Parts: sequence; structure tokens; C-alpha cells
Amino acid sequence: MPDQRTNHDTRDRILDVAERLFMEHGYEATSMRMITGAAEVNLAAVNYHFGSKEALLREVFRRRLSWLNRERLEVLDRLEAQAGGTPLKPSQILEAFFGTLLRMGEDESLGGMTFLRLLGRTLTDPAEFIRHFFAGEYAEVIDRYKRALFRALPDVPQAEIVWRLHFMLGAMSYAIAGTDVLQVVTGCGLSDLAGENGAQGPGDTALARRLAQRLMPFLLGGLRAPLPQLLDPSGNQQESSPKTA
Amino acid sequence: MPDQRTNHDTRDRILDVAERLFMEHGYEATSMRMITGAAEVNLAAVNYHFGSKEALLREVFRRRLSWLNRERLEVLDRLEAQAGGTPLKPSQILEAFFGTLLRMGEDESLGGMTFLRLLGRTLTDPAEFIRHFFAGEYAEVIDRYKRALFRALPDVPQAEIVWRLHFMLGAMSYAIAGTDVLQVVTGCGLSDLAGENGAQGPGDTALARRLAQRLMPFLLGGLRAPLPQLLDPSGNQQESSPKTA
DNA sequence: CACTATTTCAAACGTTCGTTTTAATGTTAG
DNA sequence: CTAACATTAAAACGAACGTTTGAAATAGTG
Repeated sequence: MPDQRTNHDTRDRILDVAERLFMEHGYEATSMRMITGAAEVNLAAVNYHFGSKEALLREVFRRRLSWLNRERLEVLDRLEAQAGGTPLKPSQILEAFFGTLLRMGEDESLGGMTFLRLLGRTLTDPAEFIRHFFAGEYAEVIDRYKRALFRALPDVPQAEIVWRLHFMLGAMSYAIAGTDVLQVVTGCGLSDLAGENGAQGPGDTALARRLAQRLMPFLLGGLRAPLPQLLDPSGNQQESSPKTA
Repeated sequence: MPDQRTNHDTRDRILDVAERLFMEHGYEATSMRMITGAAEVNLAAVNYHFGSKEALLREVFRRRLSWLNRERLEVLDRLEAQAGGTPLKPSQILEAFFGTLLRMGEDESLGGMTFLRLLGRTLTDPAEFIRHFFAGEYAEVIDRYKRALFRALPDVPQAEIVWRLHFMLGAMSYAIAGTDVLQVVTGCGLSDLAGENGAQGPGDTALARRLAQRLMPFLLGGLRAPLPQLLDPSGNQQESSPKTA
């Protein structure tokens, strides 16, 4: 029985703190006492308001993904309505799907870069309940955008499109996770590449914008790359590197 | 006792089991008792042979990455020696860097897909000691390949190359992690896309090969995509390759 | 053989985990 | 007011955590 009149101050503070701590340390490495301590609420508050630690993580994502998925569907609906019956351009589809997400990084009320980083880091979490949750949350949106890409690229085998959608999701997920070894090796993170100071905070919104500027051409280039010549299973790939076998 | 064990037998069995369990459940969600139980060794064996749980994870990676990094450097050395003083082709560099890794997935003695999945899932782990470890392991290889790409693409701003190397790492990392929501949503994983049975096992080596066939054109297309028009002065449109057959 | 170093083993260490309990405190409507 | 409900509070729960201990077993060497 959801009661909208209840006091949401404790609830929201828990969600905000959990979002940040789950991002910084991961789900397993974040304890209830870390969360309730940072949120300055009682230890039992999480179980009272959400039921369990797993349900807390789900709610942390649900309040962001419900907006994201709705927005993604609405943008696609709008594009397809404008196009009449003609297929959309791949660049439009990518902009709708990835641009909508990256725009969340510029809006603190939508979670900002904190949520984006959390999302990127959690998408590769092997925990069963997490993957099951994401599968349910993403099912409709993925299906709609997949079919839009099928229509946009009628000459490309659908299996190939699925592969490349998979790769594009990976490039984006990893990019927003912000844990790249490159950043530690080169001593400069995305923030420095974006020309801003490295400190997290308000500068993150600029980071999200520049990330989108850089990511979109890359994804489009990958999506429209020449198809690999399909060989019989016994035949091996083209050899442009020295033999290693 | 079912069979006699030598000194290194315990060590190696712990490493093999830890590699699989860390992949399946993640570092934090894998307990020492799960590892020693599955390896059929005493609980204290891990601390005796490796010192700590963190040190065990480092050793799990070190025994694989030492081979991978050495191989990557040797392949690059060989390519640059063959090329004389001329710059390498981007496709050669990508094949050397990503192809070498993906070939590990075909060789069970190098860890196979189990290690590849573990690597992909761990690269986005926020734990401090993990990121510090990866930074040290990858420093030399990243630097060498980065500079090779700089020479191969002299007209592309170096910051742009770093961005795209970042995106390529992400696409590969996410792909080998094998946790994509697409797989759960569409009900078919990479194994099905590869035309093989979905069961993990020997079929995984075929998966690694087909993954490489699909991933390499995508990465090359992304790397050579038209540059985003920003405040960049020269050479913005270098090479467009939309040949969606 | 005796001696030493290495490895295995069962048991326990102290700590932290997520969760539950029970009571106290606000809050709201009749 | 008071009865009913919603929320917070302190304390404790049993279980599981990574690690350590000290003795027993094994292997290697002269």
C-alpha cells in the first residue's frame, strides 16, 4: 500500500546516499551501516522503508530508470511519428538512445554523473538478482530500439546489428563507469581529457556533455563499419598479424 | 584422500577455482570458504600460500596478465620491426592488442573464456586495490600501444585517439564480460549469436573466435570515424567508411 | 636414521554482516 | 483527549566473514 503522504525525507536521503556509496564501493562492499551512518538515519531505517539491502539497490535504480526508459520511449515515438512510415537514420536512433542517457549526467536532479557511474559499474555485476532486475527494466526499451535499428539498416543481417548494439552498449557502459585503466595509467581521467578540472562536482555536467560529443561519432562509426566477410567455420580470420600459434 | 597432491598442486587448484568463482560471483561475493571448499583444500591454505584474499586475486590475474602483456609487447615489437620506420596501420595495432587478448579465450591453458569474463567484469570494479593493481600491470603496454596509434594516425588529435582507445577498451571489456542485458532480454547470449550451443564449456573457444571476428570491424570503424567538429582546426574529415553492405 | 623446513589441518579468533525485535516517539483523525 | 498508525530508536540476533594459531603430517637432505 504505497502512501504518498508519508515522510519521504528519510527515504530520499537513504536513496541519495546509497546511490553515491554503491557507486564508490560497489554493492557488496557497501554495508548498511555505511549507508545509514552517512545518511544520519537509524540502522533499521533501510529495512523499514525498503525491506532489504537488495530491494534498496533496486529502488535506487528504479527511480532513475523509470524516467530514463519513459524518456527513451517517448523520444523514439516522437522521431517515428515525424518520419511517417520511413525508417529512421541510425544516427537519430543512437542519439535518442545514448544521448538521452548521457543527458542525465548533466542534470543533478536526474542523478548526474553519480548515477551514470553507478549504472556503468553495475551493468557488469554478476549478481543474479541484479541481472534479473536489469533484464526486466530494459526489456521493452531494448526491444523497441533493436527493431528500429533493424528497420534503419535493412541490408545488414539482424544478428550483426545485435552484435554491434552489444558493442555500443559496452563502449558506453565502460565510458560512464569511469574506472578505465587508461585514466590511471596516463594520470589523466576523462575530466582532464574534457579540458575541465579533475575534481568531481559541478564540472561533471560538462564532462557528460563532452563525453557525448566524443562517444556518438565513435558509436556511429562502429555501427556502420564494413561487415566482416563471413567465412566457413573451418576457415580462420584474416591474418594481418604475425602468426602466434 | 582420493589422490596425492604436490606442493604446487594446492596452489594451482586454488588459483583455478578462485578464477572461476571470482568470475561467477565477483570478488566481494566470493568467500574464502567457497574457494577452499570447491578446491578441496584447507581453509588456511589461501593465507598460507598467498597471504590474503586480496593477494590471491592479484595472483589470479598476474599469472594470466604476465603472459598477455609479454605477448602484446612482442607482437608489437615484431610488427614495428617488419615495418621498418614506417607507421603501422591502425588495423594492425588493433589486431595485435585485442586479437592477442581474444585468442586467450580460445586457449584453455591461458584461462579461456573464464579468465576473459573475469577480466571484463573486474575492470569496472571500483575497489581501490584492484584499480591500483591494474594500473601497474597495464602501464607499459598501454603506453606502447598508445604511442603506436599516435604514429599511425598523425592527423588525428592525440586527445581524440585516447578517447577512442578508451571506448574500444570499453566495448571489448563489456563484450567479454558476458553480462549484457541484451542477452537476457533477447533470451539469446553471445553463444547463440555465435551459432553455437549456449552451454559454457568447449564451445566457448568458438565463441571467442567469432567474437573477435565481430568486434574487430566494429572497433576499426569506431576508431576511424569522422571526427566531431569542434574547435578543431584541421583534418576533421579524414576517412569515412559507411559501407553498410 | 635424525633433523629441518614445508605444508596441511582443525579449531578458534575477533569483527562485521544483514536483519529482527521491542520500545519509544511523532503524527493524524475522530 | 485518545486511539490508531507511522516512524524512529537502541539493542541484540545468529550467521558469516578474513585471518591466526599451534600442533600434526609430510617432504627433503645429510
